[in-house]
Amino acid sequence: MARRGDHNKEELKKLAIQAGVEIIEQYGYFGFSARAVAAKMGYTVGTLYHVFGTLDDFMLHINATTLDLWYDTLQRGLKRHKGDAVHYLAKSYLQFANKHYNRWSALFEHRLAEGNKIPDWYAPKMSRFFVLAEDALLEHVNHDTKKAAKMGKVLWASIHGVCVLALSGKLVAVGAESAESLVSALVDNTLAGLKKTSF
Amino acid sequence: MARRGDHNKEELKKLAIQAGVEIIEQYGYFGFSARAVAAKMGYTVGTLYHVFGTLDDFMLHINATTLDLWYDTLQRGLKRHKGDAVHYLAKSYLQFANKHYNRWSALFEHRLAEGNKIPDWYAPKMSRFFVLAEDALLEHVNHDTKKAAKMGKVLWASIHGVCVLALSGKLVAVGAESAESLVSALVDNTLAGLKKTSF
DNA sequence: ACCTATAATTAAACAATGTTCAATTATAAT
DNA sequence: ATTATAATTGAACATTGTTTAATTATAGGT
Repeated sequence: MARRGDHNKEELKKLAIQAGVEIIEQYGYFGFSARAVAAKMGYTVGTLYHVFGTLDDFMLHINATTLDLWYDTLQRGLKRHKGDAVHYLAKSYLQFANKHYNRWSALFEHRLAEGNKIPDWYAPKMSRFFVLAEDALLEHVNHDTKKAAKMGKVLWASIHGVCVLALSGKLVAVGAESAESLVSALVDNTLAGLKKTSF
Repeated sequence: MARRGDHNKEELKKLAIQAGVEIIEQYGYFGFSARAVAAKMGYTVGTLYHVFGTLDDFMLHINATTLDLWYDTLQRGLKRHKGDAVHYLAKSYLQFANKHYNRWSALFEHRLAEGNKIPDWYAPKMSRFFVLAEDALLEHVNHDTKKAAKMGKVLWASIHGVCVLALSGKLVAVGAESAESLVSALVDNTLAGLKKTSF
């Protein structure tokens, strides 16, 4: 029962998400709009609303693919990597943010419309990143899982804060420090602190 | 040459900024719009554009008053405070973000329209916060100003990252940690790291 | 093969946004 | 009093997210 027999609802979702991702890759979050995506996929905005209930829901699905790509990249890299996992994690954060800058910043530039809440299926897609940080920290805190849990959140949030401010030019413009050197200093000092207080 | 003899351009600016601040305090950044502010001050959106060139410029002036209030609060507090300045700075960040949550989050929810750049007069209103962190760190790095400059940025950005994620519920929802305990852990470990590597 | 029910798809409309600008109106200077 | 000047308005414009009635193609039954 599908007109133009082209795509069923599931294919349409994928098609829309793909179109949305490409628009954001090309023009950044600024270029994103219901009509822009609809035009790119050869449909009308009505179809978009037929498939996704709201534009926020649609955008969350787009961001979810970015989070998945990001998470897989981090996890795969961590597996094959020799050396300290924390340093690698931090470097890898920055690397991804640089390589996929438009997609990465869309994760944070998108704001839910008033009253809308982050849905249950989306929340764990963000929170699993903390777990990566926790695991990477384990050997630095004598496998104290309680401490790793807390410091994992602190570490990830700190890396996030440095990257957000640095990549938006609010940190680097001031002095001569590069984002890399700031992230590196953050990790070095965090691990030094853990070594000091753990033994 | 002012109709209604009520306000000259400078008074009008103050009036508009005050109205904008009140709207953001009441309804958050969601409630902010040119027409909403104009209505509150008893004028029309045309007047708003006559006084400020663009809505971004207007919003930056609103955020500037928040930054000024914030900076003064921090500085005044630091002066009268006995004890470690770094701990106080971090606690004070969180305190301000909680007390003036709507104004604080408007600082980061507002995005410049495409092509618009942060003006020269606004940039230092943000960067001076790093200097506060630098100064607070000085005694922890044997007055190594180079190191203080770098770690000051790292520290401030880290506090920012933790607060942003924690206050938006992306950190605290996961575990049972409060924002306070996370910020506290961040500061403790940062200082421990500095102590370890500085001596 | 035709009819019909069903569901996808469209096109047009809506309200709200930022922004512009010609028209209006009050004041200052002459 | 007249006129020039500048503030203020109100209406318009384009663009947004969103809704919905109308259209259109297909599936299933006869």
